[in-house]
Amino acid sequence: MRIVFIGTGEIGVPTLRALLDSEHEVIAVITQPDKRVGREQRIEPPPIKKGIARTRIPILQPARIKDQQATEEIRDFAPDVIVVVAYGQILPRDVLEIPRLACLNLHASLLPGWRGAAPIQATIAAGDCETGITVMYMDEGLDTGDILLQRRVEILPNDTGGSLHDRLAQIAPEALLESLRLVAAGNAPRIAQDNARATYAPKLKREHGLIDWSEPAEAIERKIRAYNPWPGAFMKVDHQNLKVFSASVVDINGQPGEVLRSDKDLVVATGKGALSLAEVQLEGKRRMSAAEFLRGHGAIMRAGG
RNA sequence: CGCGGGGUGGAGCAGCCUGGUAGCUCGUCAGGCUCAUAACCUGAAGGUCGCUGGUUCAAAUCCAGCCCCCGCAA
Repeated sequence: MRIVFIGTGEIGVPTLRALLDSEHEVIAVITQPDKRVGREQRIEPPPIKKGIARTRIPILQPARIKDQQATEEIRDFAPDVIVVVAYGQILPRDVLEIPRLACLNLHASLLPGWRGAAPIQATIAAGDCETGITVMYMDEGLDTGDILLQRRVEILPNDTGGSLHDRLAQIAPEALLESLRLVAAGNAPRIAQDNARATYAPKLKREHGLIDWSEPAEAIERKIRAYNPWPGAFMKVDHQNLKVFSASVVDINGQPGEVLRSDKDLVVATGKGALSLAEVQLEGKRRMSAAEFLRGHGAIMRAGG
């Protein structure tokens, strides 16, 4: 089939590669414009663009896909199917109606759970046992379209946002290729979402990573994993940010936020139980174990944050 | 030229402002104590103080340039 791929983020790269290797024809790729990235503010193409760097597939990077020009260019490709993965812009109705067969979206959750921009972090932070990839027929709502199929993955006790992201990215290609088979055969399921069971995972900002020590230790530990590597969980120490990459729950109690131990382990009290921090990173410093950190910074921990 | 922190024995840090014997915690090695130890005591090894140049009688420390690491903001 003739496919227009619309996507930006890393999570869509394996799926795009799988399409390139499949019997389908990727006739165009739409992605976000190159942006200034990182400390050096260098202009970098999005991951999806890098993924097709050695092909001759036409690529469009409209600032706003809602613009009439972008819509008409996509229409000119006359796709059978449009596939959208982590694009980052809302598609207008005019685009949704372009493909002959279907406009499909891959979403990294088991809808109707965790609609929105950060489903992977949300599902770990919530303590879910499983998540997955949902392939749905796009409509104008936010991840509200009818479901075509889902693929499930187990969430492991030590999963981070990063590890789960990678696992979901790996199963996405099969989910999409199977969906395309069903669409091509004309017998693809279409199941409406149960809106009453919908939950939302809003777009995360850096400040959401600030640890609230009044929460239970289990919840904070899950959040630390969920937010690793992005946006990162952190606490304030001596007016500086201390990122926390991993921690484990300890059965000690104290005033939330109080540093209970700072000799060999770094243990902080929470609203229920305590957390022993494992990997941390102070502003301007490298990432290191709590033991290493304490050798040089034990004093400021004892003085209190 | 977006803002800022940092590069000091193997690890993490102090010392820099107010130039002039290399310090702390830990690790390593040797010895001791102990039934024993990741605990404790004693001792030892190990450093071109990121690189280059400048100022000075003298630079980790002051000045200039460069390399590398990192936080914020995007």
